[in-house]
Amino acid sequence: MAGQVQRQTGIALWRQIADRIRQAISAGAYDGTGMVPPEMVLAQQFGVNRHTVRSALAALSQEGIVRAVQGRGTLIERKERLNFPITRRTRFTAGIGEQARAMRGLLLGHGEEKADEEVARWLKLPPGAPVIRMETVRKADDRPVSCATTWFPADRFAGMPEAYEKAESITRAFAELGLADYVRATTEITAAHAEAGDLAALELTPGAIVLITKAMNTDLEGVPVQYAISRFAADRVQFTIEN
Amino acid sequence: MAGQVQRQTGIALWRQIADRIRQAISAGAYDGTGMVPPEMVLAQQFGVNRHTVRSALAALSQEGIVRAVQGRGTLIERKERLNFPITRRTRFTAGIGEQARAMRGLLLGHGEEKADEEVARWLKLPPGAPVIRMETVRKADDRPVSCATTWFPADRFAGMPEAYEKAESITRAFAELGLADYVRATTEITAAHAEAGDLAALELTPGAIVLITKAMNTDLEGVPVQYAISRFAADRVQFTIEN
DNA sequence: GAAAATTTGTCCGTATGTATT
DNA sequence: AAATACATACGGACAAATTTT
Repeated sequence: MAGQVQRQTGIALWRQIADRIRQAISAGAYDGTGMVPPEMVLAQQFGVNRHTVRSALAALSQEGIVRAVQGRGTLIERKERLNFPITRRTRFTAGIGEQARAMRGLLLGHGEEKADEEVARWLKLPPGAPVIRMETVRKADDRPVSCATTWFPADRFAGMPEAYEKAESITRAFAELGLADYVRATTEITAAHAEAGDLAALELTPGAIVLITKAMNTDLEGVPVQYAISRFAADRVQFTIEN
Repeated sequence: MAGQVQRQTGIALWRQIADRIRQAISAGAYDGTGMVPPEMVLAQQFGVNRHTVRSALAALSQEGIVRAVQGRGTLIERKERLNFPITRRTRFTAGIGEQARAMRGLLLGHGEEKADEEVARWLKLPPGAPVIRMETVRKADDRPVSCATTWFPADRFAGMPEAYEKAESITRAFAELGLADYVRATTEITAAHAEAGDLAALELTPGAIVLITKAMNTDLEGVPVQYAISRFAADRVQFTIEN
């Protein structure tokens, strides 16, 4: 883990160091011992005072990534990433397979509204057309993985929020509303820092990264049935695209 | 642009605001006027003092993204975010089309080495097989977009570094070495904070996010010809997957 | 063209956070 | 634990340039 930290960039040194250690952990840099190097060693590596390293480790401890034990050192509590294949048949629940036991989708809120320019464009509706909006969070074994804002054409899927709340899955909710199958048409992927609302929903700490997907699903005739903006906790997932 | 900024996270408010405005610009939020809202309006939106907004705009001005004119407002100079379609025929240089004038790939370094476990698995070679490694940075109109570490089977593409240095493109370098066509087989996408080396190569500041792709290309017979780990400056790009 | 309103630029001072010693 | 230095953030006031009335 070479390279010094930089000062006066708007990012506190303790945060830069926390980010670097978090990354090193997920890259498996300390797999040999299962521990982070001693604070004095880290301080020397990064060229900072030991107090600053302690601030960084305190933040990581708060996130549950490490656990400091007096007299022994700072132990790593490791977690694996879930893999999400993005294909024509992308499903949230399936595809996870043996990576987690239980996948659940929870409805945080919903409402009917008029499609703004962006939603209308993706759903191929006239601007102002009625749409159902849902706010959801999805969990793997009770660990939050992503939260999403998703829209459906209101005339076709009026009962969506109730169906989703019962089924805890878009696929099963669609089935209940008479749509037996659907396909992923387009996915856009970006990344950014998580906003306040998502931090809470995903149980993240400030500064955490989210992978953002904008995705559109259609029925088998190619008619858009869903547009969703999903935010995935970046350190818990990866996407794969098979061509 | 909803969502307040967060205090005492180790990330300065001006930095959070700069990131949000940069993102809003690249999303086309201010396309109507070609200008950022007045400082006082932004200050109210984010719930901070005008001086803090000014710090954020000063950073964006430094990056060349906006230009402030006394009495008029803050003009948008450059919209970032290039779109990279990820398809079976993913190319870095092409696909960009009219988004930038000149796409160049620069060779930072190279060498021959033995494939480690990961590289061998992706290239479907026996571990320890000789491979060519190249470190590259790719620029759109002289602005760095991504940097990559990429491996090729050494027996088949011994002249790769020299060919790439001359052609400034993987596609053209392959062509020169007798491989007329190739296809993208698999892409993995994650996100993380940029590491020190990449910060420098991509002209980013600490705390910046990179989208990381691990990609494997094959020839038309399905034989792996390249494995690459690329880091894209997250606020300059987005990926799209069309199914 | 003149006056008013808007918007960015600069200065002062104070309080708090960050990092070192 | 305490003292020091610097960065960050706020609040107010006014100047300078531009646009609107």
